[in-house]
Amino acid sequence: MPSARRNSAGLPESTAPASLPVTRLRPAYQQVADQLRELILDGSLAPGDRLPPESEIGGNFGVSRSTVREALRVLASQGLVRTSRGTTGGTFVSQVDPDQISDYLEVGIGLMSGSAALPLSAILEARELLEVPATALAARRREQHHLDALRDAMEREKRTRGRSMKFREHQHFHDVIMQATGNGLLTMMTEPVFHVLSTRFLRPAAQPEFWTMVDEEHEQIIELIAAGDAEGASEAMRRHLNNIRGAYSED
Amino acid sequence: MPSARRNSAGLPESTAPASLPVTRLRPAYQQVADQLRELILDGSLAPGDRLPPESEIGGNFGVSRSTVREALRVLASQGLVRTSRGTTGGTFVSQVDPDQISDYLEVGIGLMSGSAALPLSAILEARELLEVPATALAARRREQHHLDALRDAMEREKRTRGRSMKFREHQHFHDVIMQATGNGLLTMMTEPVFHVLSTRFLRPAAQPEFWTMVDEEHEQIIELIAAGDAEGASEAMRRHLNNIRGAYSED
DNA sequence: CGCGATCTCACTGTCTGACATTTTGCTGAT
DNA sequence: ATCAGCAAAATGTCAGACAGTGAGATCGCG
Repeated sequence: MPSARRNSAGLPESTAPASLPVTRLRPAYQQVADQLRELILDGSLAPGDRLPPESEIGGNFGVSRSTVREALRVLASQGLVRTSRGTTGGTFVSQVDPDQISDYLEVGIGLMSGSAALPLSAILEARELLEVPATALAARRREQHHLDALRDAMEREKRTRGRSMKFREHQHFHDVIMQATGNGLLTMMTEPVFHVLSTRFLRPAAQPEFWTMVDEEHEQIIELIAAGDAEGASEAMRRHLNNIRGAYSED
Repeated sequence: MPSARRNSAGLPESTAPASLPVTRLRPAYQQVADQLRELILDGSLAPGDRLPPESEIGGNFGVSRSTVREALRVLASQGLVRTSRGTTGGTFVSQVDPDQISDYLEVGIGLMSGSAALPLSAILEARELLEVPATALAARRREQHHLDALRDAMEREKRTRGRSMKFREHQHFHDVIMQATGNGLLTMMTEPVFHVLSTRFLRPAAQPEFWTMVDEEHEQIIELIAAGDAEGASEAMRRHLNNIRGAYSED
């Protein structure tokens, strides 16, 4: 018996009441990942901490290095650890990266979008619900560099008029407003929503005058934010979102 | 010929202008994961599709099975594929699971919470911003089973009065309201926010009369939702959130 | 003595080949 | 016909090897 493996560890075989998931045992790499994740979540391992070498982790858990590596890939792709090579390298507990969470959300929303579980209307609704009050916050809290960034975005937006890259600038405009709220959580959740909208649902064949209108409304919103007019800015944003609603379609 | 590996493929060594990320090359498992993800995201692989066996994938990319497996772990932990064993087993493209995205968000928010990047105030702000208008939606769209679930949650909430499990019921109450909005995206984003609030920031030593007040406000909100009074319900929710603000603290 | 070139070492990254385990479908005996 | 048991195909796991990287230690030359 190549004994003392995960099987024998902590499994009251005779008294086990057979848990619901019929799969008797989760794969070893899952269990290792779970335990390491637990250590990170409860603070036993703090960001920046270095984990033991893969071979040593394997020794501790009684599994091979390949298994440990698969577990580490799981944690790494969840943004919990990061690995590097060289003498000073190894596996380190990493700080959570808001952008990574945003990206993950964007992929998830993108894949669900269009299906019955997440129709376009729900996405548009969520966007308005988030972005209108966020604009009010932005008007109250914007710093000078946000205004600069907004006006800069505006400039580039006008220059790319009619070009197909337009949606990039449009996206950037809305991103900066979210950042101006100073609330990282709002930014993290909202950005993916309209990234999905503009990359998957934006109808390309809009008439030129449509984008002219968009530009004008954007300028108006910027001025209201610059003036610190929270009510006016959020109302203008509400109107703007209503006006461009028709530019998005399921196909 | 174990040659013709990723190194020789597509790397104009002499003319290479050294791309910005100083790391010359991403690890092979990353590249494999990226390419497979691309196939899933652009629809070449639809949910339910079965990928070739690991060894075959390895053959296609010119990497070993271990490398493929590490790539698959990455994709699996992002919810893009799922594997099963046995002769009918294999790797399958899976549908995105909103709950999985919620869990991921919760972990991420939980880890960032408290730090300067995400102070408690930002979380409370985001919560109010989301939940107040969501309550209005819930009042307009709630189905009978939502009302049943709310009243049921209410019952259990009263029964657990004073017990430490209280926060579970409290959580459930807010979850059901989100579900009653009928907007899966809102639910997906909002639930993690107050799960983090109640598991990490809820001050345990609140006086009994505090929870009595909470119960009364919950009942009031339920009745307004049942009556379809969107304005009243969202206003009541706003007051409620303001009242319980003090129950959350950084420590 | 100063300082760049090189060596060393401790890691992660990758490959190979083997065996274990889990399902399912098939086959053959009753 | 029914059911036990075997074969097959896939993932899960292991062990050992070697390649590649990066930073500090060491050496060599001016």
